[in-house]
Amino acid sequence: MYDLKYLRENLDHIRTSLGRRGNDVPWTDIQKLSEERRAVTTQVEQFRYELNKGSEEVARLRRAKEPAEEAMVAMKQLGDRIKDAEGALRKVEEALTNSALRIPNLPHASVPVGADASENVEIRRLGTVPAFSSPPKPHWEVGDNLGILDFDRAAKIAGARFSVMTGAGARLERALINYMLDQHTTQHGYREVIPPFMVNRSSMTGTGQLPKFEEDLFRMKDEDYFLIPTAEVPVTNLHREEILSGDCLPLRYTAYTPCFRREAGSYGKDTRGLIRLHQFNKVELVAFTTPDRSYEELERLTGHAESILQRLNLPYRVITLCTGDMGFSAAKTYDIEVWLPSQQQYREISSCSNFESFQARRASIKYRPTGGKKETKTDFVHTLNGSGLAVGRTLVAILENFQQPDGSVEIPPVLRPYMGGLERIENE
RNA sequence: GGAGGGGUGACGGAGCGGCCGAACGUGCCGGUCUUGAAAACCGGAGAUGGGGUAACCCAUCCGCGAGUUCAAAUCUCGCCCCCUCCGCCA
Repeated sequence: MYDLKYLRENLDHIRTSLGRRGNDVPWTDIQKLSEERRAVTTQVEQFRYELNKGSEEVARLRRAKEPAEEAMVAMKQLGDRIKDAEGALRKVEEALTNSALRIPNLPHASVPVGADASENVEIRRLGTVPAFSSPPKPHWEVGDNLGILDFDRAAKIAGARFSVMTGAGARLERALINYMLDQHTTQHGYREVIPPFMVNRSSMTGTGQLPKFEEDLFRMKDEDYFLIPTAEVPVTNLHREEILSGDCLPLRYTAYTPCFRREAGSYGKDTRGLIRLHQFNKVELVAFTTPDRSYEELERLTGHAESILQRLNLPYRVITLCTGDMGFSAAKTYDIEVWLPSQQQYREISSCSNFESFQARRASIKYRPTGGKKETKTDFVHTLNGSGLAVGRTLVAILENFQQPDGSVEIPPVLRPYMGGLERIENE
């Protein structure tokens, strides 16, 4: 979200730049409320000024043992007017903030303009798509045949869009988590975090899930807690309402967490298998940088996510999301898509975004530049994050790409140390 | 869950209802001194919002929110968080 002042002064510019992205923003209300806020603020401050002066006068009179009743009565009346004006100001600010929080981020100039996913732009394609002599099976069949995935029992104990992994399947999931975390912490310079898997309303607002997307979240019944839809939320909010020292930037964190999503609008999509679940595991990468280095950081971070796929020998491509397909909070997003042989298409396995100062403004995450003498003024950091990677979907890609004619699945060499040396998963 | 204690600036820690954005110490920045550094001494420094081309002016901020009062860091109430003890518990 924008500073209310910046918003007032640049409303037309913001509106024009957002184009279609700003369609459901109540622009007229915002304009009216912005002006109103300024007027009422000035009024309140004028009153307070008079009150302060009057109170000082009362103090002076009393010290001088002079009668102060008249001044006190006048100040009493002024106090009532202030109360009214402040009440009006609070209402205006509340309404304005609520609307302003629903304005999406401005896309970066390098983002291709487009209406929907069909206008995303592929920028590179790596790895070799495997050839199969007979049609490759979908991962749920591969997993079922091996006895490592059990969707029937998942449905029994929880419901649709849940999974149960057992035996070598569970171990493979765990191996992936550990492998990813180890890579990011020892090779890419991230600090590992285990955050809460539930967060409060302020955190959800800080990263942009609220107020607009409450229906996508699982919420506790008796407490105002939400299950995290991604580790981005707790990890970015680590530094909410903080002023970071410029020389500690960039800060890079990685976190494994389960993720919980309602998937409210996706009935009928990806109903089988592990692709779209209410609960899935993900290893996340989060970075805080200075504004001048955030796009450099986006490339870096995307590269870190890609490196996992490269080491697993999984074929993938990277696309730039066009303006119409980007999320609410992002300024620029790269999606990494892995090849799924059973679907004969690339599917998202990671989404890496630069949010610029969008989240930092909402969550008030600033830094104080260091180096120059006078550069003590604070500025908002830029925040970034990306999946590194979605664990369940990585497991899907392994089951599908490395399935063998005999029904077994070959384990990528880098994971074998994490699997007790196991080279392939066979029916037990 | 029960009983008690506490939340003040980067940190530690004061603060009779008025002259308190807040003593003092540490840390930080600049300067003097020094070949350099340390020490010592001098000086400076917060955030948010409103106005102004600017210098600058104004308002707000002592966990959060209400209230009492001409006036609240200071009094009252509610909430949140932290600590100690008891209970329960992985």
